[in-house]
Parts: sequence; structure tokens; C-alpha cells
Amino acid sequence: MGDRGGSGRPAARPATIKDVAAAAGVGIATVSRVFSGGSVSAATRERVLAAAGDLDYRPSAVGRSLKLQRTGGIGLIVPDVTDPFCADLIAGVLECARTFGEHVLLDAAHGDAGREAAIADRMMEQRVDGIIVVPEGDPAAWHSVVGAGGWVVSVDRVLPGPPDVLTVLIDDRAGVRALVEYLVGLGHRRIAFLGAASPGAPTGVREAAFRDTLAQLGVAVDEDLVVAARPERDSAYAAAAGLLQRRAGASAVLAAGHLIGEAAVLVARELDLRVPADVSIAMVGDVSWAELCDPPLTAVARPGHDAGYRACELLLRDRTRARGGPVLLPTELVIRGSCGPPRRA
Amino acid sequence: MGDRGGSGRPAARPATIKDVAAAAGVGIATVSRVFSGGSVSAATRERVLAAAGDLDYRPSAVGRSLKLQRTGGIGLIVPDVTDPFCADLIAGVLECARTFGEHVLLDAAHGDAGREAAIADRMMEQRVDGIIVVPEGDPAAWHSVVGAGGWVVSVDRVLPGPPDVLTVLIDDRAGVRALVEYLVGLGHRRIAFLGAASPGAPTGVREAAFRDTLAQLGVAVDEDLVVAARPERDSAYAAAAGLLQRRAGASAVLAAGHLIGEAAVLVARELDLRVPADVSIAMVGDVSWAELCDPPLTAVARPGHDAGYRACELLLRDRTRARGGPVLLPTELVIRGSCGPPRRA
DNA sequence: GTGAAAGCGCTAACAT
DNA sequence: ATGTTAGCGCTTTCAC
Repeated sequence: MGDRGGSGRPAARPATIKDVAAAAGVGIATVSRVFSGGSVSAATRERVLAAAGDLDYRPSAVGRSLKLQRTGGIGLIVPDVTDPFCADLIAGVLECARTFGEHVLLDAAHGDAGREAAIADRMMEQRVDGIIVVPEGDPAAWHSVVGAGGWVVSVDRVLPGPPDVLTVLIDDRAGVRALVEYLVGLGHRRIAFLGAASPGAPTGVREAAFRDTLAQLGVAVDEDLVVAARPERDSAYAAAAGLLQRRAGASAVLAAGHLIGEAAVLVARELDLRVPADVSIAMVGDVSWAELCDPPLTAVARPGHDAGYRACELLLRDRTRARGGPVLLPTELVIRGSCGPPRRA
Repeated sequence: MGDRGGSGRPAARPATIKDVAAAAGVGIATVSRVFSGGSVSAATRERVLAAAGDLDYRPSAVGRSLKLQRTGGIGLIVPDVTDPFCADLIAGVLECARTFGEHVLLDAAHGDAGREAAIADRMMEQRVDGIIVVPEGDPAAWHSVVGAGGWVVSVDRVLPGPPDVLTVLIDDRAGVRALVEYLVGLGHRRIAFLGAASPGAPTGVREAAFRDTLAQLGVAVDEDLVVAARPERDSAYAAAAGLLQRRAGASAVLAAGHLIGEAAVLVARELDLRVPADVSIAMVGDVSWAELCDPPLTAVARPGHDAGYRACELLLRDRTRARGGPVLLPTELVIRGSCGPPRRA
């Protein structure tokens, strides 16, 4: 029965276990038992519950955490919550955390190493049970978190250094390979690589996979066709425009991330290039608009939700096991209409 | 100097204020002062800091929260983190929370009233300083949270009942009105309304605004052209297909949300309707793909980031003020290429 | 400037 | 089955 005055509220500070005990005429231990599942006689339990109801009592997780030395919270740090991959990741973590009865502290580092470290610090002070992170900052900072007794799982990035950090990876190597093979199979020999990507997308392994696969297939890489951009919209756009404008003779473009893929699509349209007649376009990261643009974009789907789920599982269930290298999650090549045979020269 | 054994770690439990005090040869009060900014002689501070560094000491937020009766955390509950509007909202809350030095507990309710209430409960037990929510569940549950002494701000929904919940709204009414006026100005008289929407998009006020504006403009509403779908992809698709297939003679389609807008675009393409030659399409919610599809979609942009930021500000700064009705945020009509004059019959 | 001690809300060991 | 008590890590009076 909260007293809700007219304006400026009473801010009645919440009832404590003591209040309930007094109201029910029992000891505080009994109240505790009622709420944490000890054995209490039915009659007493009834009285306690009634009193608790009257007082609007909610056990304080703060008190409990202090006693138990464990908060039941996990930290999640992503580069950018509005990135579709990150959003999927978050959803996965949330879903898994729920099954373990844990809650999630979220923050975004936006590629700022200092901020990332500060967030981690704060989460450690909050005594989270572990941290899941898509790290973009200083690897040393993360090893030191582990050194301080923390548990961390790195998603979509491998942290150089001692293998004290659990890791969940997405098999971009295989994804890019499949895509390149598909393109080459279509007849393409001059394939451009637009590097750099969305947050959550280290371009290094993708470029390496691009080069390796081409080499394996006996196709030469034209360095003029390998371009890099920073993971911002305008940089991506500039890079794509630079490549497509000079018409270096690419018959296909592989965009290493959805941001740069978006740029490629936009630039192609602006240049009145028909897709895939004039140029084929494909990208890594199967975001929702891939199906919406015209023609729909062929893309390598990356399982962000699974990655988040597995990372959380790793943290909460498989800690001891975890020795045994990174978890590697498969990608899927989603073929749509944006790639076709190259135009006959 | 954390002892990192070979496998299965020591799990050295973190140093406490006592450990530091002992190591530095001072009282715990002094250590506390060093870390919470009390007055301490430079020499002592030095010693304490050194000891703390050795022990890898981090003040426990749990201990502090218990003492201070305030955790510095705020709860955020959205329908679905992967929805672009929700993602923007989250980003806004995160940004504002940072400036106040607060952290954020996130969870998703997925339209499940029971889950929403359970999440709120848990957050209250965590003793968050307040909760920001895009409520889809039982309004009574939220009023009772307030009754229990909690602070809640509702975003993008108005909760019926006593005005004890702070509110941040987006002016969809004006947004839809602008869009309808634009369409009518183009010459359209038979405008279809595809209702239901993404999470974070109550369709009611949009439909009302649609009808009102049309009435004001002296244009009759054909009930056959007003269709509703549930906020899932297939339901949206079915609704759009139903409408467009029977060719009820709509010259323009107003999709009330991005999910149903997506469906409209897809269906139009499938039916080989040219946009905007055969049919104009516009939607509420300016998601990133609007610019990517062909032609780019005219849309009403909804300021999710701002909404989140303002909600957080309201919670953290303006509590007392807050009397004075909901905060209302403006939308913006973003005109692209998907709408044109109706085809001459 | 610094230390001793109380107490925040809770759980668990121990006593009854 | 239930009550008493200690103590989790911290801040903050109150003495000195």
C-alpha cells in the first residue's frame, strides 16, 4: 500500500527483511528461508508472504550479492549496438543469460580503446560474473582483466597473447572462400576486394582468405583492385567510389562488410552500373536490406545470434572445459541475384 | 601479481579494502577516502595507491551500493534489440547514461507481458535507480512498479492510468499527417494504410492520424484499403500481398512500420509493380535500407536515439520537473524516390 | 589527517 | 522448524 502523495513523492525507501520479519512476527532467517527456498512450515510461510505482500517487499539483490559474493550479472561490451551484427549478438547473449537466470550489463565502446578499458573496469567493480566482448581496444587490457580474476570471452576477434581468454569466432575464412569460389565459378577473373567493414568485422582474415582462395584457384590478384576503408559510412563510400569510378576493370566486387557493401550498391547505382550485368556485387554480412535492394544481394551470413548465445554458454557453463581452442561458428553463403557471369570483354 | 596456474584457475578472490589497509598499514577508512575522494595526506595516499596496485584492488560496487543505498544502474527494457528503432533507443540511453556515470541493465521482453513484468521485478530487486521501458505488457504492472517506489519512464507508448509514469513520445501523429498531406499533394486519392508495425510502433495513433488527415483534406477513406497485420514478418507479408494482389485500386501505400514497409516493397516487386509509376510506397520508420532499395523509399524518420537520450535524462535529472506531460519528439519526413503522382486512370 | 566502529540487507552456520 | 549471530565490503560519523 504505497503512499502516493500528490506531487514530489515520498520515495518510501523499500522494505527490508527486518521489516518483514517484524511484521510477520518471525526472525529474519525465516524470511530469508521463505524467499531463498529453505524449509519453512506452511503456516509461517503464509504469514511471511502476507507481510511481505503488505510491505511490497522485494529481497535486495545488493544485500544478497554481497553475502554470496556473486552478482548473477554478466557484462557485454560491443562496438556499436546499432550495428546489425552486434544487435544479433546482444539478442543471443540475452537469450542465453535468461536461461541461466543472469542479467546483462550492456555498454558500447565505439572503437575507443580507452573507453573499452574503462567500461571493463567498471564492470569488474560491479563484480559481474564474466564479460563478453567484441574487443577493439588493447589486448593487454583484457589479459589483465583475466589476471585480476575475471572471466572474459572474446567474440569475433582473437586476442593475441596468452590463451587465457575464451574465444568464439565466426568462420569468415570459409565464408569468403565459398564466396570467391562462387564468383570464380561464375567466370570472374578480375575480382575487387573492398576491405574494412562494420564493427564486428576484422578485415584481415577476410582479405587473407580472399587472396589465398584466388591463389589456390590460380587467379591473379590485381593490387589495384584491393582497397581498404575505415569502418565509417563516408570512408566506405569514398573507397567504393574510388574503385568503381576508375573502372579498373573489375567484373565483380567483394565487399568485406555490410557498410562497405552498402556503399558499393549506392555507388554502382549512381554510376548507372547494372547489377549484375555490368558488375557483380556480393558482401560479407547478411543484413536485412540485402534482400530488399534490387537486385537482392548475395551475401555471406554470419551467425551473430549464435555467437552471442555460445559466448554466454561458454562463460556460464563451460568454463572448465573451454580448454580446446576457440569455438568456430560456420557461415552460410546466401545466393541471391546480384552476381552473374562477367560481361564478355 | 595474480597467480596464474597451469589449468583450472586459482580464482583468487578479489582484494578487499581490508587487505589494502593492512598492506598499506593504515585504517580502512583511509583507503576508502583515497578511493572516494576524501582528504588524505599525499604521502599516505601514495602508500595506499601502491598497496592497491600490488593487490589489484578494485573497490566493490556491491559493498558501496549497499552502504549508499543506490546502485548507479538503470534498467532498460525493449521489445526487441534487433529492431532498428530499439537499437537506436538503446544507443541513446547508453550515451546519456555514460554522461551521468550510470550503467545500464538491458533486457528484451519480446511482446510477452509476463516476461516484461518478470524483468521489471528482477530489475527492481537489483535496485536500479530507475527503469526505461517500451512497454507492451500490462500497464497495471508498471503503475505498481511506481507504487513500489520505482521510477519509470515509458518510451513510445502512453500507459493508460494515473500519470505516475514519465513519458517520452514521438510525434507520429504529425509524421503521418505530413506524409498523407504529401501524398495527397501529389494527387493521390486512393491511399492504402498498412497497419501494425515494428516493435516500438503502436499502430493506433498512426491509423487515427491517417484517417483524420484524409478527412481534413476532404478525401474519403476506403475501408478496403485499410489493412492490419501483426508485427511479424510473415503476417506483414500476407497483409501486403493481400492488399496489393487484389488491386483494390490503391495508387499509394502508406506502411505504418518498417516491417510492413519491407513487405510492401517485396510484394510490389514480386507483382512487377513499378514504384512509383504503378504505385507509390512510403513508410513510417526511416531504417537504413530505405535508402538502399530501388527506388529509395520515402519515409518518416523517428528519432530513436533522441528518445533514448531524453528518457534517460528525464530519469536521471528531471525527476522533479517532469510534471508537465509527456516529452514529445518531432519526426521528419524524408522524401526520396518512391512516391510520385498517381497514374492517370 | 587518521582510526575505530556501526550499519547498509542479506545468508548460513549454529543453537535451540 | 525457527531464532541468533556473524560477516560479506563498503562509507561515514565520531574521537583523537
